[in-house]
Amino acid sequence: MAEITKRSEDYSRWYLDVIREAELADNSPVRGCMVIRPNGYAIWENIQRDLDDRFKALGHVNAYFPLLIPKSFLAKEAEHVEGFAKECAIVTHHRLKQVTHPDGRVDVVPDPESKLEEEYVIRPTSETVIWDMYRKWIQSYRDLPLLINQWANVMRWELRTRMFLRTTEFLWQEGHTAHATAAEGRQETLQMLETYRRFAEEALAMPVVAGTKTANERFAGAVETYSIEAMMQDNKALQAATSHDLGQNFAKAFDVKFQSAEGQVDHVWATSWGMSTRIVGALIMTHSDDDGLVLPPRIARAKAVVVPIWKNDEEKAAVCEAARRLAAELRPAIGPVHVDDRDNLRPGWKYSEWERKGVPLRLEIGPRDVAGQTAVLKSRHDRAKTTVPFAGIVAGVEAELARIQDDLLARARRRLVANTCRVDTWDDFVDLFENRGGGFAMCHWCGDGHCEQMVQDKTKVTIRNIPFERDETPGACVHCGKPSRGRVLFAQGY
RNA sequence: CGGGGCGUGGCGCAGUCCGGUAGCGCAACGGCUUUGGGAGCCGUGGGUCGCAGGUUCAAAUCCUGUCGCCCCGACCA
Repeated sequence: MAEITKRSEDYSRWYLDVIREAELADNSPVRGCMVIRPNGYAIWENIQRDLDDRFKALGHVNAYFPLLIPKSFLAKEAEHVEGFAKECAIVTHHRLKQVTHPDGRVDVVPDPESKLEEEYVIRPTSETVIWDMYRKWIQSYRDLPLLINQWANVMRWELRTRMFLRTTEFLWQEGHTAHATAAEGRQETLQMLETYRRFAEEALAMPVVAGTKTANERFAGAVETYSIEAMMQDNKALQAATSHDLGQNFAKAFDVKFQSAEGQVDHVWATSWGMSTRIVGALIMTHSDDDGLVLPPRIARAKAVVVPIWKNDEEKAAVCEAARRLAAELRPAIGPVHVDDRDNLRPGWKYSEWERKGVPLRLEIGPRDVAGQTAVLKSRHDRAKTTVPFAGIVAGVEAELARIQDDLLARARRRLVANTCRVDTWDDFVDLFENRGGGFAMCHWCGDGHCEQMVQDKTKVTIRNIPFERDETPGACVHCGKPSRGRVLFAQGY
């Protein structure tokens, strides 16, 4: 089997090695697309389940809108079309025709006679179809708020792709809500960002910085965009989720009006918010190490793996029996537990395999353990090894999984804090990103988009967001020196 | 679109400069011994060398063309 490149050698290769070795995904025959393998999809399923519960608890319901969007819809909101036009896939025909080349080769081509009257765009996002439907569904304030989410695939024809982080097709959830007032819309936008923030910390053990995007980085068609930004192990920032206050832009573009209790007619107020399979990439880069994938127990498919150890058939029967009984006892309390009783592999091989694949906890049971009624516990993330008696093992394993979950968050948070600093001069700023490995730089900024763009052109560093919790002591812009009302988060981004 | 790299059994690669019987490791299969941190030995099966032309007695190797993939840039909700 191929080795995993060390993070210190080549971070980007390490990332791809981990994905390959943990069997999370594979390249597809279609350039830019990826196949999500069972191990990778299991992570996404756990993310879906957890997030979906949170959405439902807040009153949202799921629906499904079509993949194909009439081309004309995209044009209805001016900024929106500008943002997405460059990366849309277009469906132009509805039939193939078999042709035989002169050399006898059989091929299929689009049948010219099946050319569509109106071409369709494969959704890069669903605002337009959804708002076209909302026009029909919303009449009065009694229809509001309308709180719909959908789990779907979308397609954006990116030039340069990377597994999970940026693929031509990806999976996500997109929430689309309609409200009677601007304040309600804004409240919803912030509530969903907070939902993402808590999910990231509680389930993914991923600390994030929540804040407002600058005008340059705003979603096409939004009044305000918010994001949570996580720090990867190479000190780059990754936008883990966004939520958008769309104001009345889409309601106006699609003519969605409602009658208030007082009888007035007004356009509704909209929001949208999303988290995508990109988060799986963030998860990999937050916790994993040179030996492979590391996953927080909350999101791992198998919470633990039991490896029985034996020398002969007699011992094999005894340890496998004990292993299965143990797994059966654990499952109701902690969820999926895998028993690896393959007889063609030695224990050492199994250990390294499950370590590569990121199973949080390993239990070893050998003849000595059976004799002493104990099991050896080994945690993936810090290699901590303990011996626990069978009696009370459920509580012991539960406690260890809780410790792992907490430890991963604490570890990631220490890294975030350690690599976040204040930078007040341009020389320092350049030095930080060119010579000292970068990080999150909290700097003063004048608020001018041109100034922001110049920083990006010079250094590839962007303003990730304007943190909600920020130092608002006035100062001077780190780039141009003009007055600033507070610090913003600068970093290199994914 | 620019720069770099790569297409050779299932996977990873050598062989290409300098043309001459397609090899190695892992995996697979069979057998025996093994099993508390990546097992050992013996045996077996499996490859139109990305594709198309050309040069040659002879092409994985040289020439021309072409397709594809990966990485780095440019671009980017």
